[in-house]
Amino acid sequence: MEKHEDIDQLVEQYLEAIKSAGFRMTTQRRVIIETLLKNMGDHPNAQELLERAQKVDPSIGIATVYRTVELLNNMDLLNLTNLQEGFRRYEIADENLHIHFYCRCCGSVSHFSADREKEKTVREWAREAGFRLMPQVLEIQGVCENCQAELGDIPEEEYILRCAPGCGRFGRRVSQPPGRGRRRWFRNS
Amino acid sequence: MEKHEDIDQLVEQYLEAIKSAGFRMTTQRRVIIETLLKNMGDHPNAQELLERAQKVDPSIGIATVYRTVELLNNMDLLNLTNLQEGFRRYEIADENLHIHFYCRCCGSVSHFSADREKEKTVREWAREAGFRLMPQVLEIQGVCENCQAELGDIPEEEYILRCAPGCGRFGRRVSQPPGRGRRRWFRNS
DNA sequence: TTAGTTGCAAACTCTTTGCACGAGG
DNA sequence: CCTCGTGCAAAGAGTTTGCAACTAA
Repeated sequence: MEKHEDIDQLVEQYLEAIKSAGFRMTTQRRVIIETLLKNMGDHPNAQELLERAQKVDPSIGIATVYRTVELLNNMDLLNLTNLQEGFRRYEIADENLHIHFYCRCCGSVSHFSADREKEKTVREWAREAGFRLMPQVLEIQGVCENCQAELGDIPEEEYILRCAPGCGRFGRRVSQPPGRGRRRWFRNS
Repeated sequence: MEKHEDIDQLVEQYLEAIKSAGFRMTTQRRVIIETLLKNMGDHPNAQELLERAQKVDPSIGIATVYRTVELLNNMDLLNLTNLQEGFRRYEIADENLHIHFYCRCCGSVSHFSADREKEKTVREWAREAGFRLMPQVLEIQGVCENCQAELGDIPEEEYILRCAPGCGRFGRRVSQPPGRGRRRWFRNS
């Protein structure tokens, strides 16, 4: 989280970009951008963004959040994230490439900006395919250190793949693993 | 696309996995898995999966498609893809890591299985963060060769970022770029 | 026999949109 | 002023779920 003056200044920069693209600088856009900047790293979704923005300006509606988020995305000033939760998360795009590690067990997201080397590598892969990279977030899924420790020494072929609560809604409701005692999904060997 | 005998054999393997996990081998699951296997590379969504499966067994309902897809995902036999289209696409997981290149301009997806080297690289990144990778699809977004050619020589700072039709529904409906003649979004410099 | 599965339709959740009003330039 | 932008409420789209009937084991 940055200092307030810095954020205020950044907000104005984003608004300036919006203005110079021919759009209007409105109070709502200012508040939403400010909220986005103050919550970098939190990856809020539309609902959270709304609630936080409403603390500054209670009149803001959800439609405006979606419209602002879309505007920013169109101008490529925003990264969208999708963790298969059934909704999107948003983050101001401040660099060209982000890499997130998403734990399928506990749902935690550790994210750090891609260092030059990683970015270069991915760019090279893209080039091989004739692609030109756009600023974005790369989601890499796995099991985090904590969860690995908690799971203990399990053979690769039976590594636990079940999404535990916290991963979002997908993967937790249909068939439960059969049998009374079992509580986890295992990979077939 | 593989030969029929091979697919039939694969279907049985998947069903066997399901059975050995304690679930039942049903006609519907057989048909859906077969459809998934026959459409590898197409990344069908739930609706498309339903339509194609219904050609074999018209009684199949959309709920069963979703439930089967969730079962397979829970067993980590399926990769989910999210291209910000408003729905998910599915693909049988046959390898540990896939890398897709998604063109933000035309919406095309070129995907090739990660070769050993790429997989190793990503795994190393994960290891640095204490992560253990799970089978998955990595979506890398950019602009494909064709679209780049079409766009011509545009400076990096003004590179076109607008999602053209075909990218899905996000990013195409709210504010249009202002002014009568302009049809594209440009990045602020 | 019996617990897991299915199809249907209703319910849900997130996102988008039509419209009349309001506000930036 | 004249558009563009906003809030509201309704509409849409994809996904999930309750339930009675069905079926694999």
